[in-house]
Amino acid sequence: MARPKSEDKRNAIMAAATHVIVTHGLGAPTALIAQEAGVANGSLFTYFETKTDLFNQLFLELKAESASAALAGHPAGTELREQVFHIWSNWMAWAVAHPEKRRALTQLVVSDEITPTNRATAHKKMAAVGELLERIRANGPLRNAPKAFASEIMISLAEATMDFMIRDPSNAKKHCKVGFAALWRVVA
Amino acid sequence: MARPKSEDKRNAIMAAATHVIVTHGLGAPTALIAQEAGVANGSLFTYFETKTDLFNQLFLELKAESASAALAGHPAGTELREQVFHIWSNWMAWAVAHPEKRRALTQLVVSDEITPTNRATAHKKMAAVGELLERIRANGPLRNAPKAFASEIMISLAEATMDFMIRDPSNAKKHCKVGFAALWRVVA
Amino acid sequence: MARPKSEDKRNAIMAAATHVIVTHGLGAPTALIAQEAGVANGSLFTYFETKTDLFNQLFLELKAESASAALAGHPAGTELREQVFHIWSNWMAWAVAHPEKRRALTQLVVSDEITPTNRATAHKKMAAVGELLERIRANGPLRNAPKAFASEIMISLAEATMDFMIRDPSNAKKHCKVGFAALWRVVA
Amino acid sequence: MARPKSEDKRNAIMAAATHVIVTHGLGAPTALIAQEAGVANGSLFTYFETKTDLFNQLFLELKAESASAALAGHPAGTELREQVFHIWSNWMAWAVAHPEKRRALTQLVVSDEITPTNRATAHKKMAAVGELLERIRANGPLRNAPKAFASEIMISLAEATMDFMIRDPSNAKKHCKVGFAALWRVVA
DNA sequence: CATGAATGAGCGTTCATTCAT
DNA sequence: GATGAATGAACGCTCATTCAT
Repeated sequence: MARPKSEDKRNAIMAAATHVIVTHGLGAPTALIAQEAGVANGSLFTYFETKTDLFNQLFLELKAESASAALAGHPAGTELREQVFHIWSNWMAWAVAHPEKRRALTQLVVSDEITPTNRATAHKKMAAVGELLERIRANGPLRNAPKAFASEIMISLAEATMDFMIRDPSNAKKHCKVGFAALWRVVA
Repeated sequence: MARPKSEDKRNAIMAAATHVIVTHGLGAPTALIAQEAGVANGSLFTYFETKTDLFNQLFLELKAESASAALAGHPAGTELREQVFHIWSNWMAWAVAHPEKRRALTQLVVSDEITPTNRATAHKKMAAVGELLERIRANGPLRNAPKAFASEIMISLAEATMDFMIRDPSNAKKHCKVGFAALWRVVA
Repeated sequence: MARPKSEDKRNAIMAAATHVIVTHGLGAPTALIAQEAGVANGSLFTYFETKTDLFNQLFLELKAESASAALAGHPAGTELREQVFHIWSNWMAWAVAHPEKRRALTQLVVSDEITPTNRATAHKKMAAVGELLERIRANGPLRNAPKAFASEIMISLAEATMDFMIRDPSNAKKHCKVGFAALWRVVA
Repeated sequence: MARPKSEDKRNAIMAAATHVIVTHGLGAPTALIAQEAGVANGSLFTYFETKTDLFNQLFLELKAESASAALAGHPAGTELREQVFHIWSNWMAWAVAHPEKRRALTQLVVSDEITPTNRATAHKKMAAVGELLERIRANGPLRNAPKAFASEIMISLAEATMDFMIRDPSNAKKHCKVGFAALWRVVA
């Protein structure tokens, strides 16, 4: 069970869960997820111990995916502002390219089924961003605010920006820049 | 009219729902809400046609309450920045004073049971704030951004600020100011 | 309680019950019956102890009414065949004139809520018919059949005849005669 | 196909429903039917989508069974009267042998849960009898009556006869003959 | 391991009846 | 007596999870 036969099937379930969460909410029956994944009802439970477990793993995976997308091709060593903008752009691009994943993630984040441990784990994937941001915060107008403030604000602004990019894709690039400028004004 | 529907009882159910949503999520049994409200199982349904109806009314009521708290004692005619800060402070104060209401509201906002109509109705309660903010946005760095951007950002920043105020109440006032300053840097 | 204030109200409930049984079946809520009768929910229970009681009384009343209609203007002393035909015609006329009452009665008859005692009581209202029929049976082809056979058959044929009269009212009179002729062939 | 749906279980539920309908009426809880069938509460719904569905299928099955019993060993080609008597006897025999099925059927027939489509389907199973009877009616005293009259009367008389046969089994054969003679007098 | 039937606790809602007004 | 809110047992049905095949 540590290594179930088919990684494909696991992925299919994850993908189906993503879609079903978006279309039916977190209360959707596991049977529907299984169906959408093309596996039997009970098979879902050979890959995930419980529904909660599935949701937690999905949460982790989506968080990891978005983090890795955000950090891809990171131009270490360049100016801070450029580094952060690079991350920001990547992140926005991922959200626009995978709107379902983003929406599922939004639901999962507010769910009370996701364990604190997993929230923390997910948080760590973004550690690099956090450190970067922290260096900026410490020298900017938020220097007296709590450490986590800057990153929480970044997430908030990012969510708002994503919404507008997805809602109005033809101006996505523009919104992306405007959002980033706003962020920079807040933290730097 | 024998034994009129009791406003008290309705309020008790609303309050119980608020608390139960926070402790058990939106999936909590109506029976639990009724119990917590001190009424019989079935009585809940003399006050609210369905569970969804209860949630929609609660959403509306909490939104209205928070809006009215935010707008209380509004210093019309003073400088814009002061006006907005007044609202911001009121809003933060309400959130800190009623953390359960705020958390329930957070859950309700993301629920797919709240009708678009009710979302719109709730939105209108905040119209005054929206107009104020719009006047600021139109002359600030977001002047080319979509109209709704400023208010969405305000909400995001507010949520982040509230979190920190509730988490660290002894510095609540400071966080409130820092959050507002951040907002002002973004929009003005 | 032996003599409730308003005979009118009692009648209204009876009438409403008749209508509601036809439109919603025996499972219809008492609240609906009360509403249709223009009385309050709980008032129904000052006139009838229970729903079952209401149904039993309605059963009795409808049976009595149909019996009294059937026996109205009975030409005692005339030829047997004429006497029976008179009853038969009256009965058919009542059914055609009060299709709702008849349909409600049909439902009540098969209900397991009607007590055997009340069934017997209702039966007695038709005693005169029974005796008449018995005199005919004893001398006809059913002379060796059980006593109740003739009357049960009469009821069966009557039901079938009524159906056709109501379904095809323009030929009601014809069907009435055909049905009676059939009855006469069976028993006499 | 792991553990295929068991025909046995389906039959057990059908049989239990038959029994429970007789003892508790159509309003009987599905839980009771399941219990009596020796299956879990929820299993009933893997075999039948809804309670109404169960009742419709039971109706169809009982009708089919009684029709097939009535038509078994049909002596086609012999005299009409003999053919009809054969059917009549078979039908009575089935009713006497399966009194519960017959009583359940009586309840189902009057239920407003049985769909018109299913009523029609059931009707077709008896089509052969209908045609036979029609040939008789067209040349007998009912020749001017509506087509359906003869079969409706046959059903009525059959019901009455069955009642007497079941109530007084020692004379069942005699009652059967008397009933048939009555039918024949009516239609032929 | 895959399958899907089996399980039964649990849920939202209804409704006959009671009772405060 | 009339009213209609209050009550809570009951019901049909769902669904996460288990387990026979």
